[in-house]
Amino acid sequence: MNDQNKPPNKEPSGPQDELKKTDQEIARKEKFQRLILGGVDPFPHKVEKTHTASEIVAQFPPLTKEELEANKIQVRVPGRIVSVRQMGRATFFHISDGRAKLQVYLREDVAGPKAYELFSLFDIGDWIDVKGVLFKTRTGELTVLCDAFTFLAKCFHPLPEKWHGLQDVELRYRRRYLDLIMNPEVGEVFRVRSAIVSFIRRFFDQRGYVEVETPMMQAIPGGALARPFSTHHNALDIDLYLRIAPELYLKRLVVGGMDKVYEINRNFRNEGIDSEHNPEFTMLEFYEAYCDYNDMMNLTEELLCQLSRALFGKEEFPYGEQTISLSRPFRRVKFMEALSQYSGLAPSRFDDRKGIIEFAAALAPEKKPSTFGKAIDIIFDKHVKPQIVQPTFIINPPKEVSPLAKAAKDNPDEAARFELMVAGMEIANAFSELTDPAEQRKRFEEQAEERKKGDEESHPVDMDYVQALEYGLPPTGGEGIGIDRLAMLFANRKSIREVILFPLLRPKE
RNA sequence: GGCCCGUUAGCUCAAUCGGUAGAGCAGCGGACUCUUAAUCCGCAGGUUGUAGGUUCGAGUCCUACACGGGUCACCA
Repeated sequence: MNDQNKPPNKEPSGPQDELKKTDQEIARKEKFQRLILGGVDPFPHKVEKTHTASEIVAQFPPLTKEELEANKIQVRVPGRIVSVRQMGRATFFHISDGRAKLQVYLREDVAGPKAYELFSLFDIGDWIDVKGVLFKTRTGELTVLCDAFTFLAKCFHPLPEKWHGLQDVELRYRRRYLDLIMNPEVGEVFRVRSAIVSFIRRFFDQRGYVEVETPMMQAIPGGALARPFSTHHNALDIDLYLRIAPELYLKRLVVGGMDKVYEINRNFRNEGIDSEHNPEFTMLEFYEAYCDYNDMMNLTEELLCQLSRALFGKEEFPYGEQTISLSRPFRRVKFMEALSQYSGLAPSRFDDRKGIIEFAAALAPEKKPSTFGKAIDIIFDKHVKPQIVQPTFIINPPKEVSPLAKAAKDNPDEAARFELMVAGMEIANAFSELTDPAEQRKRFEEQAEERKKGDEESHPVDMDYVQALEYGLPPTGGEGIGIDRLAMLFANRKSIREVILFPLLRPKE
């Protein structure tokens, strides 16, 4: 920020909204002012630390009491004060760096009466930089015997209760920083998420894939069937859409000869919000030339199996009440077989298209299924999806709901496509990419017909993409994997909001 | 968007049939130099989400609204 953009000078040193302050907030502000009067720098620039709390907790506990006494290990460690136990002229407190807690022992006769008095101006929640020697208490807890400390930052609000933490889910999402301070397992979830993403990058990088970034703002929002967010570019005076998928751009790159590409980035879909859907979500998409969807299945198994090993050291892990096993090979079952198996409808009944539409209409009358494709989607969602716990490739769904996929080799009505279901969630979706420009154009036109009939989620016509195909897309396998759902799976969370740091909420007040 | 549930002190939760809104933690004052949910004594802290209504009297019953959660619809 340059100086001209700065807001007019306000008092920088305190919480906003003076009127609403509680007695505790007033007390904290007063202590802060007394610290400043005592010559303390209220906003220091830098900490010359020797360790973080996590590093100390990871490194030194194996040393015995005697070894610690002999070695006199000097440390200087910053952290947030998370608990205080004061006993006259001595005080124990814990500091935290967000991951690990470290105990500090402050004695008046060690730190000096002046410093000891100064510490009474610190509150739970304040940041402090502690200097001292490591030792072990009578109960064996590794502790810093503090001889000096520095003020780092004031916490002007009282923290939530130490024993129960912060429970209110709304507050947890709106003030995720409080959630992270109070609930250490939350930080762990996002470390798992980060580990997943970096593992995926390594996995594809090692296989010669190139990570690319394609437009988030698109004139034609293609690559999936969903309603987009729209926006406007002023200088060009054009309407644009936030992308619902990167697919068509990634395949343009394969046309250009980038034969292995992947992208991990945000997609935006203007749809409902629930425990599996956030309007912005993160998608991995990857495309490999000369491959078909069978190769993608093998690659997916390898990725997930290795990912499980990297995270847990094994191929099994808990999800809710279940134990998920990612051992290869995953079950593969044809869409129509899964449909009749789980719905209890005999395979022959699916020859009666009208009858199936009526069956689906009875299952979900609000949806008013008009086509066979929509009808079997309903039956799939109601009967099949919730029952699949262990990883299962649902292969060769009907072609009509797959406008960007090749037809299956042995059946022109089926798509060369699979969806990977785990724990009732759709984790991945892949197909042998449609490479025939004339066929692609025809499929777009069919979708355009659907749109005219009022289907807002039909695929828009993208003639520029057809033109790209006319330059020749080699046989290509492509896949999308929902990163948020993967994170839910591996972090054992039932809501997508638990794996998105700042899920979309309605603004308050 | 429909339906169900929730919203009480900074936080976590109580409050019986509609009858003076309580506790623990956190805070403030005091005691205490190995505590760890420290302990002990005392004190303070509330427009019960918002706006109406019923009633002698509403945290409690009714209506509307706000926000959140669940579920259904839509979707990945």
